[in-house]
Amino acid sequence: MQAAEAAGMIAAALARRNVVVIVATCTVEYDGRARSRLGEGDRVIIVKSDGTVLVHRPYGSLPVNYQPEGSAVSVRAEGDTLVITAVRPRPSERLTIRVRRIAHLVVAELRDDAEFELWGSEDELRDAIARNPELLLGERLKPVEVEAKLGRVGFADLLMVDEAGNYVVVEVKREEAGVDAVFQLKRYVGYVQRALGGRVRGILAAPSITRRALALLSKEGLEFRRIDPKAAVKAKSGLLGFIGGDEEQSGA
Amino acid sequence: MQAAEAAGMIAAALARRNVVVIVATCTVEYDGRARSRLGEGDRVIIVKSDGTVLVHRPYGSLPVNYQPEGSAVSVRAEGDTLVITAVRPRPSERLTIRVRRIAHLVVAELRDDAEFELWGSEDELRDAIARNPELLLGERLKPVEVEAKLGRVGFADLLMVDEAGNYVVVEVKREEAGVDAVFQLKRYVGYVQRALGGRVRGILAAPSITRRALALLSKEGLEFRRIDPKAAVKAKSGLLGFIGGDEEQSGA
DNA sequence: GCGTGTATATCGCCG
DNA sequence: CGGCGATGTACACGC
Repeated sequence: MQAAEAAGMIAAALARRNVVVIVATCTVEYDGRARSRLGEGDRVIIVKSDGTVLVHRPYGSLPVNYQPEGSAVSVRAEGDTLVITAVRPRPSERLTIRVRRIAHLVVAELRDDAEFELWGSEDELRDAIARNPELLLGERLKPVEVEAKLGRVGFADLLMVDEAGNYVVVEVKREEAGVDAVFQLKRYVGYVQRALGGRVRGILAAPSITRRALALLSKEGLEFRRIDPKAAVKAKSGLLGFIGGDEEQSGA
Repeated sequence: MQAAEAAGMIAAALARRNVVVIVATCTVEYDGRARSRLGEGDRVIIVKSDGTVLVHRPYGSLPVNYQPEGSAVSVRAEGDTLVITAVRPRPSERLTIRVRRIAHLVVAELRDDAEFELWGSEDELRDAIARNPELLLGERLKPVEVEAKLGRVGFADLLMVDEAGNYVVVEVKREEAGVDAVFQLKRYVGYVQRALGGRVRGILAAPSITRRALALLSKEGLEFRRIDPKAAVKAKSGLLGFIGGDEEQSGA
């Protein structure tokens, strides 16, 4: 296929808000936040009508080069070469794809209004703990605030009060907690101590914790509570079940 | 196209280590670290021979669902439906794509041995500073260690010694530094002070710094040095130029 | 494989 | 739009 003809097809497709998929031999250059150059090779190129451009090599899950949503995409022929450029102003960056040979050119109008549902995020885990601290933390705690702003230090996932009346800062991690999570919790506990006074406890709630993080946690007088994310989701489903939440299949 | 026929083509293509691109109406389910469900809609599906699977909606730069390199991909027909599953053991997770209608099916053998070159990463910036601290930090510093392991606290980008003989911890950010970078630097300086004693300085080297981070930095007695990433890259090119580095075009 | 940190991270939320 | 934290983050490197 002639480069000029391809350029016309692609421009028209994008104008109709269609998606373009190209399998082609190309080179790629990027200049912006950093700078990169990729020599000639065969790749899959996706251009979406929202300005997203992706260049995929035959291996790896991440695109080797890309330009996110909102880029201005233009297509032109330079002799036998098809040149696709995607530019965005802030941050100022430019992606240039030079296509020598097109193996496949697919234009498609995609209709996709389906909702994407995700369970098991950190937000869900946090809310589940707030609703049922006894089940998930093994202790009767009274929620004071979710995403409590702690001055310039940051946000505590949960601020609660224990049965003795002490403030308890809870830092939730959806996956294994590392040293960073401990430092984060330490900062928050320190802030609450200075701001509200009295004894302040810190709980790190996560499915697991690295050895180093646990050692550091103990040294700092902070506590770890093992959380099962599945249990948390179930706890939520259980609650919602009574007020009309969707029934979840519990299959293996 | 019949689902069974498509399944055969795809399986054969993957066996030949080809890449498969499908534009299709499908539903997607994921179960693993979290759990997700995506109703019926039109998407672009990429299956690479290394086990990478990507599902792209018509908008957005990230795949709505995916499975990274190393997944076991299997394809089968269930009546009129083509079912693609990608499973990996650790972490245990499974992606299931159910294809109702195939608009395009592309199989391609991609040859791509080109090198990907990237300039302006944080590693490059760090090494450039280590090689030329006077030019980039405006001060005569002697490098002691790159990526210096600081016990359980983490790694300092650079550990150096100033002309007065004080240790200097340098934290490098290739973009604007936020409060987190300051806390990180504070931790490192504290550790070096305890471990090696004496006065220990901390320098945050970045193109810019947020207002909050600067306030915190000053309060902690730490220092900020503005770094121009382009200058750092140039410093490197300059050095390499003499020993045979590639000539870079300086076009606008 | 675990632990740690970067990324042209991207994305969403909130002031 | 800046600032900040989460992500099914993925990925590379060191131990």
